[in-house]
Amino acid sequence: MAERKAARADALRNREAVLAAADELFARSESPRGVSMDDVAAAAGVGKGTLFRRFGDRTGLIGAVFESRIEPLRAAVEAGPAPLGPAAPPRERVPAVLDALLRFKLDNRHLSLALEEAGSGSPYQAAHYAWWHGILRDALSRLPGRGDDADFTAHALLAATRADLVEHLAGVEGMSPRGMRDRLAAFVDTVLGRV
Amino acid sequence: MAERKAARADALRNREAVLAAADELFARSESPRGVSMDDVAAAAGVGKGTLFRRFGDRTGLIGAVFESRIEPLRAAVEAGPAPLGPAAPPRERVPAVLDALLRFKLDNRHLSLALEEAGSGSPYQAAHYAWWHGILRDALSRLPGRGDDADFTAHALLAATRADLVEHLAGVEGMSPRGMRDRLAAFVDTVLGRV
DNA sequence: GAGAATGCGGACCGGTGGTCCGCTTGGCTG
DNA sequence: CAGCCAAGCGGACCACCGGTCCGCATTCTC
Repeated sequence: MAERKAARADALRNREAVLAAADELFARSESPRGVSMDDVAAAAGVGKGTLFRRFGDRTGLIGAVFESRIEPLRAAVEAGPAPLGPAAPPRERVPAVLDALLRFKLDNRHLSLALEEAGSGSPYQAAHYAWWHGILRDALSRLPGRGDDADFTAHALLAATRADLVEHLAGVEGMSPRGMRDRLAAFVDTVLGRV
Repeated sequence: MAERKAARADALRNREAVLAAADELFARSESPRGVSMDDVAAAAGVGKGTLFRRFGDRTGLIGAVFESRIEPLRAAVEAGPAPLGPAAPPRERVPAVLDALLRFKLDNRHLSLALEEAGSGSPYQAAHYAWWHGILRDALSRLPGRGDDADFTAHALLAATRADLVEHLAGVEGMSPRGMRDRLAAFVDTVLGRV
């Protein structure tokens, strides 16, 4: 859609300042809950009203920050080359997509955590989730012999990459990123059937 | 451990009243977040101070309610007969335990949801989780050819039964309890290797 | 029945997400 | 450059939450 009006310059500046400040605050903080909207507003040098008018509510802000981070990966999956893109054969694409998603969550642990507990506390309400699930479901349904289960299998595979699980494995259990990626890959192989 | 003193009669009565009130409030409410500690205190006909002295904090209260509900299942898994109990062969016990756990969450959707988002928002901090994970890990490690992956596999299987996923499938996707149990069983079979 | 200890309850507190409205600022117009 | 108007701003303000605290009522003991 075309924009209705030319946006004011300061509005744009503020938007960027808020995104940058929120990104950094979430990255630094131990828990997403330790970052309040007041904190973000203060760090961005902006009033609270501005923040809420721009992003609606806390969930909207987190969603916007997350979106700005994950956009490249999303584009690669949506229209990039194999193995992530749509041209890749499903048996290769599914593990590739899951590994890429896990890598992203490892690189953006706190932000991913924040996103998944935003919005009534359920990741399943984020538009984001439905998109990834759709990608996986479609790929899985193209695999031989698993028509009906594609939907649930996609959910189950995504559940194995949830941000709080990643956080738990990396934190409490001290698992390395490499180790986690290997475990996930092995698990996915088991589910898809080793070849 | 033996109790240090005889508990006062009114204290016991209040404890029961609070557990019953909380159980009902969580069951009724749409989201666990809609139930405040004031609500519970009011519904139980008890002061807020009582509530916090008894249970420490919100997480403690939810944990106590949950524990009182799940205790029978826990006992069955810990010391009951096959297929849930420890005597069952792992290949049968793992699916049986997961199905029982899923059934419990289906029967106690809101309470399970409340528990899993209590305590910093991560289910992995609940003592409860570590226990189930231990059961599954041990059973899996007794299966041939999957030594190292037992830990991660246990996490991944449990992730497929998470309360918010159950809630999403039952609510938004309109999946029936029977359907969900069948899907989970099929998924578990795939992971363990069909026989 | 008296005394001590145990438990009770609700006023109170700091902090949160979210709203509101008087004022500032930026951009168009002549 | 001056003037105008609306888009945008900011922070005081609000309702509510989890959690604390302490004067007071209840229960148990002898």
